[in-house]
Amino acid sequence: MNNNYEKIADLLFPNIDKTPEYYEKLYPARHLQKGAEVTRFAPSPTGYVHMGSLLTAFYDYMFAKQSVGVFFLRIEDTDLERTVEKGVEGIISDLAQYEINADEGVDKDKNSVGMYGPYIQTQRKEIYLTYAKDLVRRGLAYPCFCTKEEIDEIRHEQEKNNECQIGYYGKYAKCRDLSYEEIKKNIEAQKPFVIRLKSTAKVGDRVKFVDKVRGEIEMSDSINDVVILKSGTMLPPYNFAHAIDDHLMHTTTVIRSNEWLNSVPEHIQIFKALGFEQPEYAHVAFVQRIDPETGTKRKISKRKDPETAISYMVEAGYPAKSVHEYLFTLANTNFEDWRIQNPKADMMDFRLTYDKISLSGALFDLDKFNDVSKRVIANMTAEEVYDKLVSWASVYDKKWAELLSNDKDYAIKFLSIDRYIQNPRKDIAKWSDTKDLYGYFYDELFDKKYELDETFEKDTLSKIFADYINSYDENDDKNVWFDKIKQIGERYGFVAQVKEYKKNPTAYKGHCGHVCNFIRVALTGKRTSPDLYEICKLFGKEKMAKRLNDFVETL
RNA sequence: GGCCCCAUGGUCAAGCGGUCAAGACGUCGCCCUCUCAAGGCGGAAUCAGGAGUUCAAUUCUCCUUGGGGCUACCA
Repeated sequence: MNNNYEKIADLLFPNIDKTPEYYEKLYPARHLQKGAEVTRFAPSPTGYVHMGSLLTAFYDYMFAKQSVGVFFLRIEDTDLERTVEKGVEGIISDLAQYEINADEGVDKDKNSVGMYGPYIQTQRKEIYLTYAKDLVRRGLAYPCFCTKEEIDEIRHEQEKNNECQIGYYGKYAKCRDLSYEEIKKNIEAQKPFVIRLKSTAKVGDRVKFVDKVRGEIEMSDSINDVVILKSGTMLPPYNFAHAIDDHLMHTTTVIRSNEWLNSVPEHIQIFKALGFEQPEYAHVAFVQRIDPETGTKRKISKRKDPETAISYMVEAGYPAKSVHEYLFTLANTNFEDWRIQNPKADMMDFRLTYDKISLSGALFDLDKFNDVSKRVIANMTAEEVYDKLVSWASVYDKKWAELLSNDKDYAIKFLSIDRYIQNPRKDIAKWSDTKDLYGYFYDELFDKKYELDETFEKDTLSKIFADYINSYDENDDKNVWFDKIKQIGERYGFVAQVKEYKKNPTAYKGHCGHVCNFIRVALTGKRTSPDLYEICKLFGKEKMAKRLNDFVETL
């Protein structure tokens, strides 16, 4: 019998001459301090990275960083059909944008970096085959020649018979005990085959395991003889690759989304058959969103939700810091409280823990994300804003980048308005907002589309503006400047005190606020703006006069 | 169908047997104010339902319901 397994193994894998021992030696244990976690982000290059996968990557990164462990990136590309062009590049650049940098893995030229590589699964084929051969040799796995149609038939029959489990097992597992001769005949006939692992479980068996975020979980064991090598490519599906790779790469903690929870029993069996120690699992809830069609919550999907793509956020210009800050709020339920206690602290000082990971999936909340981002940007220095804005614009809005770069001092000046005060202005959520918000500082972008209202009268305005320009002195401090405006206003029926006006609105044409707004609209085109005094100062008398005139002309 | 996970306001959530059920985002009102933003103050808004256990359930157990996921030679 034993001898037969040996022969089957050689028949199936004639070219595999290495043994598991070889690889065990090649990838020795890591030397890390006690408690250090080895984590990995293991995406398949099947599309863009979205908020949900970014959160998982963020967990991996943070837990490794905070325990002084290792975080590596592995590309799971064993499904050739779903692999997309530039998939790997996309993943790497998205991660890099948000500064989730792996210690080992794949660099932007798709080279493996690190001692435990290669980190691209299709390049690890020989390793998988070696272990699969060993499993066959030990009688724990076997070739299955059933066709897709036969498998479908089995399922139909099981459904018809109301079997409690669907799958390849028991009397349905026709290829489980094929003799050497039968196998040989099939191989010679060049029948395609898969390799299946013999399940050790019987119907009704239960398994228990501990999940780092969910605690103890019990469920029925997997009785299915799972495929560990696919036909044709002889590449492993996720389950087998996961076991081999995470063992050889010495992963301590597998952090992955909740949809994997059901396959843990299957994974445990694979690890056991291979004689591997089980890593710890942490199954996190996926980020959800409202399906625009059905109005219900569901898992974010690569296919359906392009707007949650990381590349989309990069394009919109959300800074890495904002994304991190928001990711923290999703990652640990106590982060927001911590942030309120420590408003200025570096977010990396927050200690992420498994027990504060929410069990239920959060909805991606754009309102909240924008608020978080506005706060993050409001707390940056003008120089920081300038640098990040320009580097964003130089990719996504070249014209804007050029204007900003032409006169850095000028840009820094207007970005400083309302910034270095007790409660800095919170108006920018993403870099793509800035052109609308601050474009009027440039004649090139000032389109003279004014937000008017019924109080604008040409005669009065031209007088007010003339007086304003005549009396304007750039050396005036804010109080003097404002007093002058009040005086001018009073000359034309605008009371200096807003309260006075509110008490008796019909007695006046308006109040000093209206006068300010005339100037504001003329200068910026907008009814809302940052501190007008600062804007005036920055523009200077000449530029103001020009804009004021231009505006009067349009009335 | 089977199995699994989840369940407090619109959203994120604190709570871990006795609370007037925190807080944040959003929303509404007021104050401040040259506009807006910010800030301050305040309001509306939540324990899915039903059985137990208990002197006492948001909290523990069970059932129902709802949402989500898995049930592939996808990951």
